[in-house]
Amino acid sequence: MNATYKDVKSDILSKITSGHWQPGSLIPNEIELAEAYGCARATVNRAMRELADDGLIERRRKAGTRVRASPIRQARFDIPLVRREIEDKGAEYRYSLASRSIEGAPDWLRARLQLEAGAEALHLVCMHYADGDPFQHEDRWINLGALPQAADADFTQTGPNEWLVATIPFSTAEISFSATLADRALAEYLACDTGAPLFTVERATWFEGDANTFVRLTYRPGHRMTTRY
Amino acid sequence: MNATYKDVKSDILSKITSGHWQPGSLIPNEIELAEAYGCARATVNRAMRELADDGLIERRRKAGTRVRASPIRQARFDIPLVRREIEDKGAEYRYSLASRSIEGAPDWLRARLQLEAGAEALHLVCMHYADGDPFQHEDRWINLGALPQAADADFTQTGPNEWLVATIPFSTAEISFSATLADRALAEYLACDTGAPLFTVERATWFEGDANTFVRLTYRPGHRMTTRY
DNA sequence: ATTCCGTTTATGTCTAGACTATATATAGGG
DNA sequence: CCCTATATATAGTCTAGACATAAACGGAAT
Repeated sequence: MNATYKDVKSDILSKITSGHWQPGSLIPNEIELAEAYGCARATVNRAMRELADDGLIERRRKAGTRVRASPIRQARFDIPLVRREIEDKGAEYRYSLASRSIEGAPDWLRARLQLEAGAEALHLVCMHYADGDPFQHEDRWINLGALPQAADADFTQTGPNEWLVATIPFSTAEISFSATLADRALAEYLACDTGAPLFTVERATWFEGDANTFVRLTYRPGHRMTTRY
Repeated sequence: MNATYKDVKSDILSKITSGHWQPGSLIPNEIELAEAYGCARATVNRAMRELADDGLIERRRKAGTRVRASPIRQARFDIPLVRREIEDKGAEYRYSLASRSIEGAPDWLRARLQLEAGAEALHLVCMHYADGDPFQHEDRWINLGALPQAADADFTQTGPNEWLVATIPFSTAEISFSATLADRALAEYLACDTGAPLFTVERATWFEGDANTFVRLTYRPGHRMTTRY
């Protein structure tokens, strides 16, 4: 009696995982469950809403709530700043700026960020080290049309990511993971063989409709991105 | 007046993104906001709770609510069944089983899944095609200690993933992304050059404490996993 | 100063009840 | 038989008020 929403949630969850409520089947409505658990309907509602957010059940007005036939498996990854990623491993973080230039945005970048012809961008190449060993190579483009003050920022001591986080409070982003091959330049930066397979994260971010940056982060060989759910 | 929780949420969000409420700063408490928006405290609470879940604000009893100094950037990926992934692209899905055998679990697998010495596993190698072209290579191990009925299942027509989803209602999982090199065998399966960089997803799943399967999914060259947030 | 303990305050949760929105089912009309 | 209104079941949300809980604060005893 007097169950909390967490009680209700975990009880429903166990009914699903144990197979007591089969995938695809309809589960009792909120009023019945509230009576069964001896709590208010709002409490059951919160429990079920969270289960729906987690992808375990599917809810539709009038149609009721069903156990998902194939639960949506979704993984959540935290994308930390490299500095934190390295320091959380207990390693010492070091940063260095390899090159800096202002260029007209190349075609592929203009396409990717929907920039106008003739847009100027600040192009930075940086390295992040863990205990002195190469950890991540950063190839960054900052749209000077949206962020002209980037041209005056000093990126020799701290990375552009930290500057951006401090400058832009929040933004929407598109992120994508892939595998690339180490070319001569990358191999040298990351102290690995040419031809090594490298894990790559690309991220483009927008702030209030304007693209402000695109970055390609390439990790040292063997890097894994892991999560549990 | 009479704002909904979505109104409140988006208004708070815009105050943050516009920089009106600076990162690290304290924002008004629920009672004040409820008065300001002309709604109940529970409504403000829900809006703020969701923003906290999204990693934008940080809440502590008594201390109040602050805009996160560096918003936790988290990406959410849906991990669909390959069949859906392919069909959602509008391509025709085809499956084939390349090999099937029952083996003692090798050491690396025992370590990864915490299996006892002498554990037996069903080892399957499968291919998934999109419009006839190789799309994904699947190297799967099923723990026969936990799932003995897998030995009798027919995997010639449908993939083990679909069988597992139907057999095990829900499970916890560890998932990890990395980049690997195509060896001779993989190159042949995926019709690519040896030495090509390939995007790889590994997933181990447990059901009620027992490991039940480990799978390595290797995508055709050039594959990207993308999301927005 | 340092430790401990009560007070205060903001968030966290619950309740009973009401109203809304939406998808389904059903009955009626062409 | 099909299309369209209408009824109805269910989830979605809001409210006012209450109590619970964690954490910060301040003062008292050490």
